[in-house]
Amino acid sequence: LLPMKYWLLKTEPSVFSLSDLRRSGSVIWDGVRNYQARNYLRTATVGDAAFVYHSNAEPTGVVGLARVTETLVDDPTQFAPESPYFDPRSTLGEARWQTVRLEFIEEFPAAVTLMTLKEQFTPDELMVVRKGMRLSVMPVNDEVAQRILRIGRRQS
DNA sequence: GCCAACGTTGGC
DNA sequence: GCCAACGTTGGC
Repeated sequence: LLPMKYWLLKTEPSVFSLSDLRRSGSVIWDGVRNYQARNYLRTATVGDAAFVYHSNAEPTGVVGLARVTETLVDDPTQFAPESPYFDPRSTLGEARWQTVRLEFIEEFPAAVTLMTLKEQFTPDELMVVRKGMRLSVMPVNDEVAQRILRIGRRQS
């Protein structure tokens, strides 16, 4: 079954990496505290595929693929006072931050680096190569996604 | 570690 | 509702 949509999700590997996802198998993608990113996450569908992108990393880039297995999950960290992602404005009845559950699919033989992405795609084709782009959740169109997959799966 | 480019906050 | 000040992101 083909994924319905593709996403790109940023993470700092020193906080949470694709290896961490592979180890745990499945996680709630917590900590997103930007409304535009959240709004994108709210439109995710079970079966969507997500490129995992390592930011603040060496190298930075897309390192693999995950799958959305659950949607509209209330991010539990918003209720946790000890969490850096705690949001006192959220209540159990009215949660502000929803996210998805992800499961590991694959790690690429080598990262598709930001440099490669910039060589291959214009900012119009792929949002992450836009200068100053800080959004941590972005849609990726199907054709671009297929090209990233081909580059990533190529042995290097 | 620097700093440009953001997003958010809060005084007014 | 404006917008200056501030905090954060993330490439380099």
